[in-house]
Amino acid sequence: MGPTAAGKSDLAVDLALRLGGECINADSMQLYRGMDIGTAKLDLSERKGVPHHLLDIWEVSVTASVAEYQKLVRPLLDTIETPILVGGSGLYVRAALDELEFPGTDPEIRARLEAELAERGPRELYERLRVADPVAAEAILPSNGRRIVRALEVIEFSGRPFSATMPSYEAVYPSVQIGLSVPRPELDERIALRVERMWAAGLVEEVRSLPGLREGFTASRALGYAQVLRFLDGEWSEEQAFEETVRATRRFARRQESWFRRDPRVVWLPYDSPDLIGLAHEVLEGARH
RNA sequence: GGUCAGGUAGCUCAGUCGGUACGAGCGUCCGCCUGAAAAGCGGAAGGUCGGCGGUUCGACCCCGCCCCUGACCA
Repeated sequence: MGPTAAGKSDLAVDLALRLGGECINADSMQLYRGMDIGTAKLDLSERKGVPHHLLDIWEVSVTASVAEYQKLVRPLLDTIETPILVGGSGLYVRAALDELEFPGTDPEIRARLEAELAERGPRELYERLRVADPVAAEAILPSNGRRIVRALEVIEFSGRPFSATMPSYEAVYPSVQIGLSVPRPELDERIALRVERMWAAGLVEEVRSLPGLREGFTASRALGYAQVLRFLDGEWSEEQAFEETVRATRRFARRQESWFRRDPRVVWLPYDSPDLIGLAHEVLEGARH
């Protein structure tokens, strides 16, 4: 794990080769078929023959879902001899490895609450949450419409309170977690370079030729894709879309860092260690004893 | 050389017809995160208001000189 552009995918492949393992994607956007350039998905040659799972399994038009992802990863973790989970979606990683139960969903209730949120704003819904579930309300900020809606949804169809705080780190699957760390200035530079390469590789074309992307609730908001769509709609210049993508990606990387930083289990390795695989291997060996 | 506009937070700019800078967006730093998580939300740190002098009880806002930037004129 680690921020974007740290080199996670490559290290995973190298480790898989070393250990005879298989890679499992834990990156929410790489699950989408057709989103290749903008998600920096490894192409076949870069995978060096290592089997990769959970790539290209969702249509761009479908809404992503952690709970769905959890149902898909767990069987893989159960059956693959040496699974190597790689990705930057913190919640997905936890959904895969840790004790995390998603209480379900009800599309109708959800739709109704979303509509109310759009119409009247979060404050009113928050007041309702305070009455229905004071504990959850305590943990959710009154301005966070998204979380308020979800909490109310769960409470309404389950009749039970909503767990608004993340549980402590209780692993369902024993694992060794390796994080790649990159000093900020270098990370920012790498991100800019990566976005430049994406543009050069034809990100704009990829977006233009992805039918259904606009309808995709999740996919249309992916980094790079959202910005290119605004360019294609004439709202932004291409230059602007590019700059915004870099900016947004940096912000995202910062969120990733703060998410993974909390997890005391993560062992951090400098992304540019001369013998990164060796170091990672040592961490694994060390964990065995 | 002259005229005009402008010099306020790291950046772009608001603002006070003289009485402690109300600032905003972006950036930076930090935190939260249970079915959109590449999403969503919050907090904090940053300013000798170009320089010097004057007027005034008091100036970032008034006056003078100087410096810098831009446009225009010559």
